[in-house]
Amino acid sequence: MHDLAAFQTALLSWFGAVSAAFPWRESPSPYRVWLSEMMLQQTQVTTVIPYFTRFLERYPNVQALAAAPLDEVLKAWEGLGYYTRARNLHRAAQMISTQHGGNFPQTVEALQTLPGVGRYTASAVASIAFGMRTAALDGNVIRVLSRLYDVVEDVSLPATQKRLWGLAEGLIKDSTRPGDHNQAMMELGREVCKPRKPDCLKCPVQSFCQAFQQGTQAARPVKALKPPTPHYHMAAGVITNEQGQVLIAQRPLEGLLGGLWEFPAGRCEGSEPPESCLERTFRQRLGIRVEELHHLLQVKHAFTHFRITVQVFEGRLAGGSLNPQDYPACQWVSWDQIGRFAFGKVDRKVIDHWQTRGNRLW
DNA sequence: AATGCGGGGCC
DNA sequence: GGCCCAGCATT
Repeated sequence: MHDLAAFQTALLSWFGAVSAAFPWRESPSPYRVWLSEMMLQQTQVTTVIPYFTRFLERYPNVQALAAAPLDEVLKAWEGLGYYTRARNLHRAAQMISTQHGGNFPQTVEALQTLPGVGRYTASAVASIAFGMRTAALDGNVIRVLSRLYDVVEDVSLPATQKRLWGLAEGLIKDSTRPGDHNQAMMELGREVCKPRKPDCLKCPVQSFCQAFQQGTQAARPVKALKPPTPHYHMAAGVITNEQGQVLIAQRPLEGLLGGLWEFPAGRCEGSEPPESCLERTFRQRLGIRVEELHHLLQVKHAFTHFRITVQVFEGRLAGGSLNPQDYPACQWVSWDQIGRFAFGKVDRKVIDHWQTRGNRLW
């Protein structure tokens, strides 16, 4: 950077003019900044805002969050995705309450000892809440830097990441407003230096941008191609017992949708028909037989690494004794109690469909 | 160094 | 349908 002070001035004056009023920017206490940063990991601002507001009403401080049952925190997180974040959030709140006397760790290194807090989140909290001069490198900033310095290397490579962290630290050097600097860099990436069709003509730091000078901005950042995502077929069952209760099961605490509840489901093997898949799933994983299966609806859903089409059936308990194998827990619940459990997107669609349509069985 | 982990918005 | 997103933890 040939004139660092001029770059910082241009960036901050632009930020001062356009910065939006996000809820976490009002009285940025460590708790509020940390909570917002945890939610904002891999998640867009507009998605986070309603969750952040609700969370803050329910858990106004770190002690309130630490004292809450995990199931309740997961329910508040329902729909936000990457549910390990919610578990880490809860664990970190308990660590802060019991081990740190209710105060947040005060350095980047100490912040990183909290579960779910890596280098980015630690630096964001330290700079925004504590005014410390430390760079925050996220997906937006990576894109901005890859254009500012016309980085030709694949930005997903560890060596390139290391270089990008160094470039980010270089830009924040001697800054008097590091929190605003980091937020300005991210906002620039979100609003101007966008993934597709960057608005270089309204960019406050256009004159500093090597990619703009070379005309290569559309080709930055350079990323490796991802392998195609597989498509799986599944079957899920809404099974009712004699009391009109429905069977739900809790997914393993580790892994995909960890700790969330679902209508028991299994993957169809080969060209296995969904009804057979469902009978097999309930027999093998829950120890029960099901009967009178009727197709209810089809749900499609895309995860990061694969996509699924789920055939959802309703049916009745026919016999056997409930004995969950892969599921840590399962339970018969009445429909008016089902809202207390946290589900993933697919099962929320099933519940919505069932409740709009009405229950045919009774 | 590579992989797994959600869901929404955009094109 | 693919890409992207205020990344982190695990192996």
